[in-house]
Amino acid sequence: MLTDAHASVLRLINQFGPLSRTELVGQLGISKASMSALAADLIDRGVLAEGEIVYGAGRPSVRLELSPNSAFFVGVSLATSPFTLTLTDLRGGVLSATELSHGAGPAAIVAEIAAAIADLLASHPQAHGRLAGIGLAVPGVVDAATGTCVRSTLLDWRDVPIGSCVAEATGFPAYVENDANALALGEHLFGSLRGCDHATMIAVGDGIGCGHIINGELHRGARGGAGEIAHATVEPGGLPCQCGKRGCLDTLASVRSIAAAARAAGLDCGLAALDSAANRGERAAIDILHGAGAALGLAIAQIVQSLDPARLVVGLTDGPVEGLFARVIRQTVEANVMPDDARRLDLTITRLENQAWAVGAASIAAGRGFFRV
Amino acid sequence: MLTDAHASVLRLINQFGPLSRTELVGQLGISKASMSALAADLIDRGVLAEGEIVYGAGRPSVRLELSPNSAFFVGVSLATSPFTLTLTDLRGGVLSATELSHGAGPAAIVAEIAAAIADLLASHPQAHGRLAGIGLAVPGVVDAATGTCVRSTLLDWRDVPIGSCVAEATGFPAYVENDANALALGEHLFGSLRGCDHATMIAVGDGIGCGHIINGELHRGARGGAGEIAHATVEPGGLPCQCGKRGCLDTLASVRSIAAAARAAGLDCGLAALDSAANRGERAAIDILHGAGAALGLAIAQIVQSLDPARLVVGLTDGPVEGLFARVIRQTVEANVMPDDARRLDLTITRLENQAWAVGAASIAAGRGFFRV
DNA sequence: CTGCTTTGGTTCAGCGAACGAACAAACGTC
DNA sequence: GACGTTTGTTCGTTCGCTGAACCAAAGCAG
Repeated sequence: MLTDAHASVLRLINQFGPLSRTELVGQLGISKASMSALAADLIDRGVLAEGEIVYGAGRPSVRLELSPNSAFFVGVSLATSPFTLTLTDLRGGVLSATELSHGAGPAAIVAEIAAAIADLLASHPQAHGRLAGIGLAVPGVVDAATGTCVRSTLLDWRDVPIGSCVAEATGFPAYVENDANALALGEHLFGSLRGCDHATMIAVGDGIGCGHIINGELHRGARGGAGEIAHATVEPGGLPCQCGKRGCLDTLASVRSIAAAARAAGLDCGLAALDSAANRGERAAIDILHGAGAALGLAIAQIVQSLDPARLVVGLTDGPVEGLFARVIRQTVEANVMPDDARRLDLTITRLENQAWAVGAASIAAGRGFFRV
Repeated sequence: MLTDAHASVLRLINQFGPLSRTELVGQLGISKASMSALAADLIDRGVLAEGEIVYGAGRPSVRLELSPNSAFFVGVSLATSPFTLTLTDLRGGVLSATELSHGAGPAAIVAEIAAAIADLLASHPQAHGRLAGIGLAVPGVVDAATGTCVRSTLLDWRDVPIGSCVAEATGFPAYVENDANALALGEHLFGSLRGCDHATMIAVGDGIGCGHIINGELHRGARGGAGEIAHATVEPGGLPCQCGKRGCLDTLASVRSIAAAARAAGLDCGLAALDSAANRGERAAIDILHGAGAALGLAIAQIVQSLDPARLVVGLTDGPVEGLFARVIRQTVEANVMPDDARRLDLTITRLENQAWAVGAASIAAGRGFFRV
């Protein structure tokens, strides 16, 4: 197995790209002797390979790079509709993405995952014997240590040991994580949060999900309930939410709620159409998008004040990333964060592809098996 | 120096009280051989001592306990008025607490600290040669790694390397931390958050401070700005705050703001008096306390939703811990946290003694030098 | 072309922290 | 008093890491 020292080498190379042994020695603070042995070992296992040779004064240095084909990971998203399944390599590259039927119970899902993986292995011979694990992104509260879904309203699950079921059915190690957490880890390892040790990822889709990277690690909270900002109250006494409370962020800023408000106002309910209407000056559209953006911006500002992340990414599954909604989010964050910090927060609003969830799920497996995140 | 293994032994004994070697082996997952050597070493250094002998079946076990007199720490609070300075032992026990003059510039403060420590050592011979470090709790943004205060509006400081100044003037290692963080770490090591790896401490005094313990460690954020909930917006468009924004938590729930609101309503401005007035049914008093409690409760609910702490302690420097203010805080938290989580959050509202800040500061030194927190 | 300098990377003996296994210690029990 | 049980120590070994010496591969000066 890989030691912690091995993992830190892989983390650094994944973060900064190919590095020479000497550069790694400088970053890790270990001796040249140890580094030499570590590199030899990792090359021996096929995880690293010698790449570009850099000429300077003295002996040229050899960059070490990740061998993408040394390990593969399957990611399953139960957070999207339909469920999706991807095969990725050690560098986060996507080799294949398929859809599963939005199946009935856990047993049917497990069977379908097993069948899909068998298909994948048949069509991707390079992955044979090198599938290192399966990651599962589940919408709801998850006990990552035991791989069980404690509670999911969307799936109508309660204490489902989905991890061990998948591991048993497939013969590969399976890891379970909350959907937003999987997304955050995926971005941390391979995406827009790469290398950022204090970051927050917020996904705005039908619902709103949030995952925090703290000190380079996923923050799950005391009972796996961290990041549940969808049901943070942003408007006391506001609209009733399905969770039983009132004025939750979810009732104001989720794509579902925005669409519902648009329908109630007699407007086309797509986010893009709504943004166009707002651009044409339609009052109702402006009000809806403004309300949603202000609510989300306020929630983000509170996160920034409380956690002080270096970077925060908002992923939108729908609508323009430069529209009124996004503009109001930015403005509200800037207006509600202490000036000194606001200038330093790196806030990105980007499009969130459907595939990102499954890639995030796969990165959970990569993180546990290789990068120790 | 102490290794990480040494520190984990000390952490466990500090958390659970005296433990036998065999119990420690079970908790730490190390071998009996290693544990035996570790214990011998720590006893040799005088940090641990053999205590109670427990008889059962087989050979009796010997509980190992912390020797309180093996190390002492000085804590300086620049967050209280006047500044305070305490001497504590390895178990967090307070041997002495003195007041410093609320001095002028950094240089004067450093000189006064050095003088106070010289006095302390003279009057406490048992601490001679065993003073392990000095902790400084500073109101404002702090770079804990370098021991500098980046910015403090209260002290009117900017980039003051107070840590190295104190270290140089006294000859002892000095550690600097934000005041609320120091308080949180103090409670984590020796107080009401002892042994709780996911916890939040909120101090309500003239201002409002907040420190998070995440994964057993202090969470400082990307730039030391974590926990700044005082200036989180809880009432968009509310009263103007000295920070330049509007509707900050500070403008509603700090003791200063409550007193100001009471004065404006023509009431006695002490929190205890206000609570009595509310009990007598005085409308204005009820409104003020209700508004303050609701604002703080809402902010707490948002923290709980985002971070999922196992325990959360609110420390009040003033007023009754069972009064209307506290009641409304509890109610608001319960009403604004998702039901499943609310039942599991351990929320305590307690009195915060002035001395706690300096004890927290001392615990920073204990944490760095001994417990590795 | 030949050595010298500079930097990158490897080899090797040694140290220290961890381990398993065997052993010694100190009780209750029959 | 022999025996089982549990606690704690001792001993030899392994393993990861280290510094120091060494080898390798370039540029560069003469």
